[in-house]
Amino acid sequence: MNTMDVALICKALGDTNRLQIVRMLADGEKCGCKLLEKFEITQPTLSHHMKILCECGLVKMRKDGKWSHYSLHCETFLAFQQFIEGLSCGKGNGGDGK
Amino acid sequence: MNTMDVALICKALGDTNRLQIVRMLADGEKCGCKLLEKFEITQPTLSHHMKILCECGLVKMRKDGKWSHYSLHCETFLAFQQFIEGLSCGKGNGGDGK
DNA sequence: ATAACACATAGACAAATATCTATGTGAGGT
DNA sequence: ACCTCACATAGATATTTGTCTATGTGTTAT
Repeated sequence: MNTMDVALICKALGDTNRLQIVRMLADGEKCGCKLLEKFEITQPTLSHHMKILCECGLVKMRKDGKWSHYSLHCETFLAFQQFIEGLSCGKGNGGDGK
Repeated sequence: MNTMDVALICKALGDTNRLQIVRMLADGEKCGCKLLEKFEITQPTLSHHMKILCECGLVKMRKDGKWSHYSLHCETFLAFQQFIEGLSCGKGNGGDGK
């Protein structure tokens, strides 16, 4: 996962609504209409946010009749987590041969 | 660490230049002039990015004569990492007692 | 067929953002 | 005193972004 992918994901998570959506999806798959209930935004705005979350790879969609079910895309999400975890806090600059 | 704090940090990391700056700082403290060499941006632009990184708490600054030395602010950074790590990938919804 | 529901798309718009040039500030060196 | 260096601030500007209203699309129910 390269820097631009991570930046795209971070940008996606940089909106309070989208971050809360991700938190809700971390708790399990949800349909759009269920998500919409929790926010004070219109349906097109939610649709816009979901598109951004899907395009950066963080979220995937499953169509079921007239419903869209969203969930975290584990592969991308885990790679993102690993990237963040992999950043040390400047304390290790002495043992890595730099 | 609440949702808005995390969103602010993510927004800060949502810019390719800033993300690379953080990666460089994860490798150890650096002064502004050293950072500037690595990017194709002007000095005021770097100054602007550093301000954003400091304001969200991710980076701290140490003045030394005419130099500004930047490094990751471990406390905030670790809290952020824990927040991200704490998000499961929808697989644990059944075994974690929720 | 018609209506209702879930969602996407298009277009508009105000606010935020990344970048620049120009200039100010403060520390060191000559 | 003067200049240079490292950095900050101010102001301008083009682009991006979050949100809305209006409308289109596809599915389900009556």
